[in-house]
Amino acid sequence: MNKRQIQKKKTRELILQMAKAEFVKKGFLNTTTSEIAEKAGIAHGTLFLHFKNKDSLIVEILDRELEEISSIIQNLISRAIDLEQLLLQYLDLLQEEEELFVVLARELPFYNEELRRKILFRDSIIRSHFHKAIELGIKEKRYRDVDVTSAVMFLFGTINYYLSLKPIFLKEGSVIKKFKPSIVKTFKQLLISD
Amino acid sequence: MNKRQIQKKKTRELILQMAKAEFVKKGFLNTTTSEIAEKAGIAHGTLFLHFKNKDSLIVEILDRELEEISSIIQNLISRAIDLEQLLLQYLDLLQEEEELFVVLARELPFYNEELRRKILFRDSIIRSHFHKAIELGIKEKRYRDVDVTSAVMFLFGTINYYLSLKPIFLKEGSVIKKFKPSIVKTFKQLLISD
DNA sequence: CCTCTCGATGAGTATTCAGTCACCGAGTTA
DNA sequence: TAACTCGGTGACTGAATACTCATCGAGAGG
Repeated sequence: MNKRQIQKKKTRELILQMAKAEFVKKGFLNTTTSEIAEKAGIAHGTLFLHFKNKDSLIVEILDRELEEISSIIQNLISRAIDLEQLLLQYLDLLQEEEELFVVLARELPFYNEELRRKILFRDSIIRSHFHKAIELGIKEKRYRDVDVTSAVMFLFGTINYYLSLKPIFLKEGSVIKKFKPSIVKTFKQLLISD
Repeated sequence: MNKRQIQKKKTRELILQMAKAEFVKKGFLNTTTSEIAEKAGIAHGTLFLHFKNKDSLIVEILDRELEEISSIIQNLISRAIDLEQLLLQYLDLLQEEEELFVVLARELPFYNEELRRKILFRDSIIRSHFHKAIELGIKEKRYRDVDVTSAVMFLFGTINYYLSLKPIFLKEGSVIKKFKPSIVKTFKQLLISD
């Protein structure tokens, strides 16, 4: 790679980096391309040399993030840990990238078809792992005979709710951290007889 | 009231009516003041003679709707029905005005402070009734010893999730109607030992 | 060293909207 | 019926914001 190519790649990475920072802070919908350019220290027009439009920039950022998160989840799964451990570690993961997930929880319904499908596809994979883990538990009589799909929806719906309304639940800090124990406890109560 | 006053009131009501129809169909954020004016068959500027700005129009519409819904809920509560009946009737209510609740579930995080507080205040009253009903059940040993706040969050979070992502769950019809049985069943399972 | 390439620039364009205001004319008042 | 009131009009303004393009100049290539 010659000087030009190096600089080009550098600029592109800088845009991605600054864009992610802004998106996480203010949401995708409320971040302007001018702001991103400003933060990256480049001209507004330059951004469009690297990305066809704002949407494709968002798609690329989310693709990277989701890919990374998915692989971490895959990792958790493959270690065949039990449901409680899986849930705890999943919540840890959400907590680490909480700002991003807050934005996703809020804005998902407003994204275009392509983006929504991508996000929900990753989501459905994660859900399916929980689904299987619960099914197994029922089969082995460790869990009560619940409606598995419905139970999974309760879990993901609740998490989504906490994320999307985060500012109501606390001024600062992590909602996931705060409610992790009660989420886990209540979900276990749904699955396990006392 | 003379002719002028009657006409004025008529226009105002027409705006409110058309605005609500558009808001319910396309959401508050995606409805323009021009569209509302057009649907109401008035000039764009006329809208601003009746409402200071778009926000105050939204606030008035939602105030009316929420007031009505609250009074219906109060009515349900006062009849001292059991939790299952309360939940079923609450879901019926959501189902009747489902389009509105879908919009609220999606857009709530984006409303201004005033509007969000109003909506969440009404919401918290409803939640508190469920809260009390569950507490009573626990005290009377009819229900398991669950974390009441957490249980209520599971319920409302799940409902909110179904509403906000409605198009994913079905092409047409009512999400609430479709998932009512599984929501009720799973929530009962959380509360009642088998 | 000369020419060409191409990444970067930023002023400019197009569009979308909320909100304004000078003016109009039907209805009210005296 | 003349003067006045006031609800309604719609072209206009201003702000926000995604995206374009003529131009520049550092670096590549011969």
